[in-house]
Amino acid sequence: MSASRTARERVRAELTREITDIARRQLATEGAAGLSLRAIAREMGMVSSAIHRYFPTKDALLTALIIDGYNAVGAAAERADAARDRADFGGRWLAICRAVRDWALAHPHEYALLYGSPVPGYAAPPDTVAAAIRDTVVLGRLATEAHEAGALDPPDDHPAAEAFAADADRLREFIPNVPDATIARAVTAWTALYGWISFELFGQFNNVILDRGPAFDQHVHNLAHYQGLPDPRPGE
Amino acid sequence: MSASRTARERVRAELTREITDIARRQLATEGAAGLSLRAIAREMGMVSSAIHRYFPTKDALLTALIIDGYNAVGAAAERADAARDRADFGGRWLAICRAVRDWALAHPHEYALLYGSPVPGYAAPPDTVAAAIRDTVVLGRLATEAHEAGALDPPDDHPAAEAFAADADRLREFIPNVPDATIARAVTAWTALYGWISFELFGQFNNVILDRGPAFDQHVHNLAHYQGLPDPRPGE
DNA sequence: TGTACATCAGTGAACGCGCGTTCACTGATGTAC
DNA sequence: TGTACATCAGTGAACGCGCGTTCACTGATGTAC
Repeated sequence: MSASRTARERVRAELTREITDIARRQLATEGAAGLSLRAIAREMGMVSSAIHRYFPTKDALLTALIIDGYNAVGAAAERADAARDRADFGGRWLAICRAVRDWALAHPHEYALLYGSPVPGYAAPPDTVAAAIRDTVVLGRLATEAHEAGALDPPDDHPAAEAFAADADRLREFIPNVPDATIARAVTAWTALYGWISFELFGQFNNVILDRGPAFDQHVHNLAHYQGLPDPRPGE
Repeated sequence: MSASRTARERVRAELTREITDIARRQLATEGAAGLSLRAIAREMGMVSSAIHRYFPTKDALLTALIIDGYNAVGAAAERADAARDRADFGGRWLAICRAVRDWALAHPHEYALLYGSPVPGYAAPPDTVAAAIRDTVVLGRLATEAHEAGALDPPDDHPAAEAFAADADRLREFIPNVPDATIARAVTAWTALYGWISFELFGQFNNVILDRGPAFDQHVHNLAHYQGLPDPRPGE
């Protein structure tokens, strides 16, 4: 019967979820290298080999965590973007950046898993890609919409180098309908956003930048101005 | 006798060096988590406990590697800077950025050790700090000198937020004699530089940005324009 | 509605591995007189 | 220059730990007729 069938499946889904939850908690205290299937089994009151019924291998569990993580940042970025007026391009940029940073601060080890040093010996399978680009898609769409609305007015209108044209074409998948220079600026802002967050989380700001929230806002405003985004509407 | 005394000491220094060399090579293949004192001893033909005569603990070895790493990037940045005409501020910026990236590409796992996810359970002792800031000092000095020479002409002259003032004061240790807005721009460029390199090394550019050298130059030029640095002199 | 069979979850033991660190020791190298 | 002593490097055995994965198994849950 399909009702009872889903009963078993529901338990399975629940336990699978419990495993990833515990794994995430382990990640938070031990880091990716300290992730241990045996420890998870122990915490669940299971024998260690039972985990393999749910994740055939440790890498499979890692992959699930990575996909979940990318989806979580992506969803946070999407929500932040959606909460702003479509035409408030500066406000959307600010909101997205803050959402990504807030998520990272709340889940530092998951962030490290996604954007930090690769886990040695682990190769991300191709099915992580769709999740991995969600946040980037949000940023790209913002740039395109701002450009199409004529709201992008960069103070520096240097054209992009010809050598960048091929990559610009590839990037146009995410940022359609804009000139190369706009793409170049977006990439610079994109790497700068994550560069900041990584520095903040990985300890490079220790004893140097202490008032992190305001400093981050300053950084994000800098990047907004650089891209030619308008100031956020009042009520930000 | 001091001559024979140095004989023993010379051997000791040599073996210490050999240990860190092997450790660096291990780092390159296994990553920081795979660093193993026993494996190092094995490769040296020593019994595993002998390593502890040179590094009392694994963390001590890690610390040595980290300090060496920071010094290596720092020295590369210093050399690149020194090779340019003092007044060629744009050229110096480009050269420093390229030197840091080149070093990172040549030593990806060491870069990850310095700028990637922190090694879980390891806390960097304070004696790493002096080495850690060498590259930053080079960048800060460039900004100050460019400003003092009147060569900084940023297209966007938005002032920095007041909330950034306290951190700007702290940062003035590295970038003296410049207004807050210049410091803010320098910090944005600084994080953007390393953000790019981390993205490139940690796999975020896979299938997206392929022609990395030109794209990086574009990024660095963007950041130069943003900061108001002049174009590099011909013969770059 | 009841029975025969198939699927699946979890067990427990085992394999084979590697790790950092301690400790008492031997023997060589360096030092002081 | 030679001897007595102190320092130091390296040995080998051991402690105690944790890990991922395989495998034959039991017993419960679900399915088909």
